[in-house]
Amino acid sequence: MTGGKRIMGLPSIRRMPMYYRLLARELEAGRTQISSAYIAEALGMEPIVVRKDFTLFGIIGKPKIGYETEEALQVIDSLMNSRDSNEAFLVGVGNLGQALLSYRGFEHMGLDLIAGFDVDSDIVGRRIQGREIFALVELPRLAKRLHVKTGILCVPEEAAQDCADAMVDAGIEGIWNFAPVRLQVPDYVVVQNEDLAEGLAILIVKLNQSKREGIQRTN
Amino acid sequence: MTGGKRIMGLPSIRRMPMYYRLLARELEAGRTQISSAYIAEALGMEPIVVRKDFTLFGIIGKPKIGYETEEALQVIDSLMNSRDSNEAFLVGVGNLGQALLSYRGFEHMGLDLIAGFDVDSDIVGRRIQGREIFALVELPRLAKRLHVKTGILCVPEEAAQDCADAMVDAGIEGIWNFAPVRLQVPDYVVVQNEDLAEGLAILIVKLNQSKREGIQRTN
DNA sequence: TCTATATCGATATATTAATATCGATATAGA
DNA sequence: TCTATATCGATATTAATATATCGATATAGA
Ligand SMILES: NC(=O)c1ccc[n+]([C@@H]2O[C@H](COP(=O)([O-])OP(=O)(O)OC[C@H]3O[C@@H](n4cnc5c(N)ncnc54)[C@H](O)[C@@H]3O)[C@@H](O)[C@H]2O)c1
Ligand SMILES: NC(=O)c1ccc[n+]([C@@H]2O[C@H](COP(=O)([O-])OP(=O)(O)OC[C@H]3O[C@@H](n4cnc5c(N)ncnc54)[C@H](O)[C@@H]3O)[C@@H](O)[C@H]2O)c1
Repeated sequence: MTGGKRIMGLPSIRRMPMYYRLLARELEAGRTQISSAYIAEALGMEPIVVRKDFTLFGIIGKPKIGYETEEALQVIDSLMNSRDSNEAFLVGVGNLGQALLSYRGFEHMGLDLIAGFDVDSDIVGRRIQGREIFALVELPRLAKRLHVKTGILCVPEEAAQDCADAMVDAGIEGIWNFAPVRLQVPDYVVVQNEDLAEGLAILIVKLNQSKREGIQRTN
Repeated sequence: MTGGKRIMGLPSIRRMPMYYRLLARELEAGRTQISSAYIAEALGMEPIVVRKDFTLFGIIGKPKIGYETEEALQVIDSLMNSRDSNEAFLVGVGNLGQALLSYRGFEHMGLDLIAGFDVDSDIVGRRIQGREIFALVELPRLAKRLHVKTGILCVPEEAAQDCADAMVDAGIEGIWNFAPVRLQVPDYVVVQNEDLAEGLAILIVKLNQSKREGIQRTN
């Protein structure tokens, strides 16, 4: 029983995409080795945090040298892409849903959006970035046929719980939820709530503080 | 010098929008008093966290009763709306920018989007939800005339730093940045980076873990 | 009026995350 | 070959956050 399970905390996991993008860019630019100090400088953080995270991720470096860029990249990649399939559906192709469907930045983060679903007949049948939009009633059939287990939920608040139920019935086991609603789902389903207003609140409160005191804190 | 400055931690600030929405809904539904236990249940959290946050926010409750819903709502509202003006500009009216411009959910969170800016002549001149899209070159003039000090940045990675520079030159002091780039700005400017991939990474890692172990952790 | 109880809020503790310290080591350069 | 040094990574410390404990109190109901 060697090496008791390293457990990554949520803050470390949150930093993975940032590391990934930097490492990819630096490798592209020909930097084959990279130190924690360099990474920290580029990302506006402390070197010790980088080293601790990398240790947790299982990336090992060499004294005097740093980390192998490609190896580090591959380790992080493998942490995000170790499922059978990254294919996912998006439910609710409105303003936000269209933006997410169009976006290519999640492809290397373990999420490959392959289709959209909606109830609006004006939208159903259209394509966005090559991804077809289906009627919501098609969801169970297609989810089962394509073995899709992950979904993004982008419908209005009122429809969110019903849609989540439909997704779970269709076999979805992971939901990235953009509606400001706490979904009720079975225990085996993982829900990640994305509340954009959280970040906004931080900005606003900091602005209020700096207006009042002429001070900002970092991050 | 009574009451040494209560300092709110970032986690408490992040929870403000969630409290706000619940309180508004419950007040609407006629619930004039509300307990920490009720709030916690509705939001899937612990009552003690609610009480601690509310104490920090300056919301005081009564034993046996709980909190006055309206008073609590007003306190949180005042924390988010205490600036001279909530008016803000959005720079980069592409897929994501259009979604944010269309969205009404930030109006009570201290952000009132009044116009968009872009360099694409196909977009400039159009209106989204009544908000006009101007050419980016108009930004300095309009920001100064309307005393707008807050901006959302939604341009591609490559353009982000240049746009941020332009915003700062125009007098913007708070930037909500959706581009996955660490912006260089003067000390007095507050930047809040929004990296959607962070939440995605958490979902993906949890899915990987639950696939492998049949276990999920909460949140 | 008096008593029982739900709930807050102050204080204490535990957990988690960030930061500091420092020895070990792989390389570069003498 | 040997030495100096940059860097990692293990351990220790500190700070931030979450959770527990429990007395105080305002109300409901006897
Ligand atoms: N737009 C934003 O910037 C933004 C920001 C933060 C949060 N959100 C949240 O994201 C969600 C979507 O926002 P939006 O602005 O894209 O709304 P929207 O109204 O533009 O789009 C919603 C889409 O969902 C579809 N829909 C409605 N009921 C459905 C159902 N039962 N099944 C399938 N599809 C259904 C509609 O046809 C529409 O296409 C909302 O919950 C909103 O609160 C949006
Ligand atoms: N779309 C998403 O779902 C999503 C998700 C996460 C992050 N992001 C980030 O948000 C940003 C915008 O993404 P998008 O999908 O909306 O891109 P997009 O290409 O659809 O839109 C970008 C817009 O910015 C405009 N623009 C380009 N250069 C400009 C400049 N110098 N000044 C003003 N406007 C300029 C373009 O004309 C375009 O309208 C990107 O940095 C992206 O990484 C997007």
